[in-house]
Amino acid sequence: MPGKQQRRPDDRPDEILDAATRVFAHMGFTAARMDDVAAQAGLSKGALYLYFKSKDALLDAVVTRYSDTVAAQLMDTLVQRARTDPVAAIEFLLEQGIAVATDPETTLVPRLVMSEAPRSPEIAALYRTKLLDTFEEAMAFVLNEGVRQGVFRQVRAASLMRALMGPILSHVLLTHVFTIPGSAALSPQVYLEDLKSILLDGLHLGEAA
Amino acid sequence: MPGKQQRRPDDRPDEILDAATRVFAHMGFTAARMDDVAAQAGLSKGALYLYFKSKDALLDAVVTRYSDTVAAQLMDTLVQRARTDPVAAIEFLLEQGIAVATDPETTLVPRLVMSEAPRSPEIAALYRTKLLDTFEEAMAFVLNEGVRQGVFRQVRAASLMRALMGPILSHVLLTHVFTIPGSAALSPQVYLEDLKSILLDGLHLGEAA
DNA sequence: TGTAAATAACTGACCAGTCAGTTAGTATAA
DNA sequence: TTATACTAACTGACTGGTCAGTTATTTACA
Repeated sequence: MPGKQQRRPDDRPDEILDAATRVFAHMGFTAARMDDVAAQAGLSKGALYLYFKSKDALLDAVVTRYSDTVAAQLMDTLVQRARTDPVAAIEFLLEQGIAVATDPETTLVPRLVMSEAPRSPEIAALYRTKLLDTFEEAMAFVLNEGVRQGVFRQVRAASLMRALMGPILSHVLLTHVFTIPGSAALSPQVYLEDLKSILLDGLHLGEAA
Repeated sequence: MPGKQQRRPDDRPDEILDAATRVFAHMGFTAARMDDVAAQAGLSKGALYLYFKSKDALLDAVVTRYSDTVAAQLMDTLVQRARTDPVAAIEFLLEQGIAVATDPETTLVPRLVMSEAPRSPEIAALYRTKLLDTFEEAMAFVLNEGVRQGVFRQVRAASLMRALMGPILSHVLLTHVFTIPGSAALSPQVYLEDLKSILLDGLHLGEAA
């Protein structure tokens, strides 16, 4: 019944991390069993311990792989755009964030981290230093460019980060966690439009287009 | 060593819920033991089962008590304010949200729900229907008043809810979950000021004060 | 004294981590 | 080429400990 066993030591670590990401995010780290991860990865439980020395180490590796990848990718493009057009950089960030929110798979790790961080200072610190701090730096850069080029008002980077991340975070939560099966979801296009308008021009009735 | 045992059946349920809230939020629902909850409530484990029929039922009760209380309280004041001054209602909401974010105890249940909802559709639905839906209704009311009185532009209530809740949510997370012990926190006053300015007047350099 | 409230010892299911044994793949040599 | 010896990947049964829920017993108080 189980496919013939194979020996593919090079592919295993990533496959195990993929499996662990799904299983941990789905069932929660504590409730997830190593047998579940093994089954998902098409491996026996014992083999898991050839590649990762404990369940905790596996969680660590999942978060590290994700954080490093995303931090490198997203931040590069963000800084690059900000140099020529800070407004476009902000809009790009919102577009990406909302696009990502549409795909459940992509939000697996952030949701897992939000679940586990409260009881694991180690995971919280990992995510903070590897991803959030980098993100705040990038926001500071975009903001400074905008102010320098005369298109943004002066606010603190930490505030801007929260004001931008937050609405995307709440959208992810309402879309993937607090969804009621029957209810109509807020369309990404519509939300993006509203969000750009609120964040860039404000809620006040003004003279902007 | 243990204080003399007492029989106070009227006070127990609330005391147990208080204890469970703290313990669940701190350790996570799955990892928390019923013995921990009992100890925190100053009771034996067996006694817990006189008041709640299972661990799940206890979690349910924790979330229900919180949601009902907050939904009733906050929404009343919000709707009342919006009638006379919609801008003040929004500012009040942000002030309250940020004030609450300062006190770890008050954010215990929302953080617990965020942790458990991904793996418990039941809890997610409870929180959604008892609290989030009510909140969205209140936002729709505030918004309509603002538009009617000519102080707000027209956006969707669902979008506004996400744009307001989100920045508070991210502030709570960065303050209580992803804090690095040594690092300087963003002061509530400063953040509130920035946030009002971004959400009401927009990030764009405009003609507003 | 009677009974509801509370306790603490107990049970059974569950699971992380281990390890003795099995199998796939590779090197050696006839 | 094919038999033989060897190594490293992999398996799954097992163990020690944990914990939700139960129950026999004790305690508080009307």
